[in-house]
Amino acid sequence: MPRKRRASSFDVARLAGVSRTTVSLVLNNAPHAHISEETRRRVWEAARKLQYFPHAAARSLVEGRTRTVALVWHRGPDVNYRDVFLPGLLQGLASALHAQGYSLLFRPIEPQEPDDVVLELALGGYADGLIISGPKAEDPVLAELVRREVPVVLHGQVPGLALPYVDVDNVAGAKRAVSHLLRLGHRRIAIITNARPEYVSARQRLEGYRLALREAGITPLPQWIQYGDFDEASGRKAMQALLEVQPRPTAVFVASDLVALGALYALWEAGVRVPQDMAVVGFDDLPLAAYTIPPLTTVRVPAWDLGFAAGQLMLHRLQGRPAVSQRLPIELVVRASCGSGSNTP
Amino acid sequence: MPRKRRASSFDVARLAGVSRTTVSLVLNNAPHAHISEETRRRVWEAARKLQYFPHAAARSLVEGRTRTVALVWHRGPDVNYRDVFLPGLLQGLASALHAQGYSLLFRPIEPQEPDDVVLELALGGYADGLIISGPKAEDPVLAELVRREVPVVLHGQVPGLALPYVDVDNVAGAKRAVSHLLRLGHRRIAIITNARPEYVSARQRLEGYRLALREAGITPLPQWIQYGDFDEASGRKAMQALLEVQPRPTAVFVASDLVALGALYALWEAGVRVPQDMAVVGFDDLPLAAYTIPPLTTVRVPAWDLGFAAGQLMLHRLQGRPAVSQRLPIELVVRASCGSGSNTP
DNA sequence: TGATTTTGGTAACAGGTGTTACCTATCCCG
DNA sequence: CGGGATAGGTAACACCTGTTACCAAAATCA
Repeated sequence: MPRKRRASSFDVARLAGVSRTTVSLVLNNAPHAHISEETRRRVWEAARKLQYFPHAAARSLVEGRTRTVALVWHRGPDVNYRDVFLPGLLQGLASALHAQGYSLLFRPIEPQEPDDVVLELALGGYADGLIISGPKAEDPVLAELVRREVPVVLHGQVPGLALPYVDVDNVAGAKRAVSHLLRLGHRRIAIITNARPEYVSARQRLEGYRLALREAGITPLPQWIQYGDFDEASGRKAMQALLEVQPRPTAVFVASDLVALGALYALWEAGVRVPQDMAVVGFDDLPLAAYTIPPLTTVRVPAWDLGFAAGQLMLHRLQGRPAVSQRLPIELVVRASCGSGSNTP
Repeated sequence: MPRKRRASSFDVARLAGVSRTTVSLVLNNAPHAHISEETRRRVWEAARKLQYFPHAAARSLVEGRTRTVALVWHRGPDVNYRDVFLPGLLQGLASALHAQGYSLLFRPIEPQEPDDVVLELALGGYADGLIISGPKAEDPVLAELVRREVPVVLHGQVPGLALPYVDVDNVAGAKRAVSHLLRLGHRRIAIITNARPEYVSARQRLEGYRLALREAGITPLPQWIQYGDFDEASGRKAMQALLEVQPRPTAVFVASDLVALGALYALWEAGVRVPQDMAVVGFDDLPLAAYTIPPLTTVRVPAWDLGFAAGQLMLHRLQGRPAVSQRLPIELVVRASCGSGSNTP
């Protein structure tokens, strides 16, 4: 006959023949408790037999914390783009949290949802801290969270906000990609950004592009700079525009793999060979990048590591240790689309 | 000066000049409570002013439920494959849950983690119910969960288990894809499965393939049947094998878009034109399918809808309503790789 | 021996909420 | 005017845990 009710610490105490206090002391390894080995053994045995797990709500009520961290996932115009990173980010985050016994609450926020819902996560005792992905500078909720001293870690930077964040080093990544093209001998190098210039990451990647060219003594023509908008369609359109530029650039740095996919498609449509007639480098290293035609040279964004770093940052913050923002290093993955590197995945 | 402590219902009561009980009755819209309009107004006003949210732990302690559902995400050999669906699934699930005031806990399980961790989610009061993705038939945890009467909904079927599940109609989807190729005049149609035959979904999609051919009076040659293994590399290899078959098939149904990506790559390497020399149809409709070269005709798997359905199933189960398994319908998305349909995304 | 420490353990409280049983006016109706 | 119903509201309990303060007995020390 199945036991339907869960076991409480009282049940464990009774089975072990001790008080409930003793059960708690033993199971939590209380440091200053004097309990005989024999008693400890009996308590553990009873807990195991009853499959006892402390009730999360009761524990969090008495401890004043939930041992839970929420990932606040803003849905915006860049939905499909950011969704690609969600699995890696989530699992890295969960990995960091679980290592310390914390749980992970996932909270997507639709654009029309009221501000309260984010506040409720913290003030309603659903989570001890909030990891906020896709934050916006003008968001009044962020200010309110700061005012209420809610522990917050941002995924993605917000200029002018003193909140700790994790992000990839966009400038260095873009510079690395463009430097690679320069080293291969290209001089007319265009860029298609990942997003419109309102976005911090787009500006940073553009800056990396400029930096690399400046070091090589090259001043980019205005027509070389095209703006993507997260998706493949925007990349296709931007590339079509670039193909009209005279003299035609010999290489393009596309600051997003999804946008690059559209760009590759436009080149295929136009019968322009990659990399012979046009070299292409992407950004993100999505799994699909290894199997585009031709395989895409790209800058790796370590989604899992970002999640893990965000989790660690939050744990530090919750434990009163110093929490310093992290800008993770990048790495160039060389494949065939740039003209160096192997032609097979 | 920032208020650091959160407001409790007691604070609201004091500000509104009523008792704590009245606050609770008003805020929860208790059906049989006689409270004057004026008092209600004062309570709501006070709650708003104090930004009061009921403490989740206290509430769940007294109500005996958490209003939380956990998604148990098993990491297995098909990691990359299933990860692609995670964002859609999660957001559909969250959408269904939030509509009823439920929260979503995300719990990835690494292969080496002990069985307890899943049990703890339910018995430790972390969640009222478990949505289990990537379940295995022989998993002893599933049996234990059933024994303890823990509400469970499976994402993906497990033969021989009487648990409610949500899944896509694999047989019908595969049949639809192959029928489309038949209608275009193909007779020598091969298949590359999404996974090895141990996997239920692989067997079901293969069955759909056979069904469609049988209806057309065609008996597939054994060499037409190749097994993929979730990733692009397996698709490339399988396609290379198919290219050796004489007479060469004129069309392939690849039961996974990722595997199809590898297959397209192999065709490109071999200089075989798609769709002129070989028609290709995929399965999943990943976002990238619209931008492969050429764009991939494929069977759409509605990840968001699956998540939403799983959420609703769970809510029904938790509310004592009948919870019946769902096999969601599929839809063929016609693009260029099959030879009918437009050549542009 | 008497005083002090150590060992092994427990009683009792706090934490915030939902709900039940109960209470007191006021109103309605015969 | 009496009695019952109703409106408006409250005191008190239960939910389960971690922790503090405390106690009794045994061991140690002066």
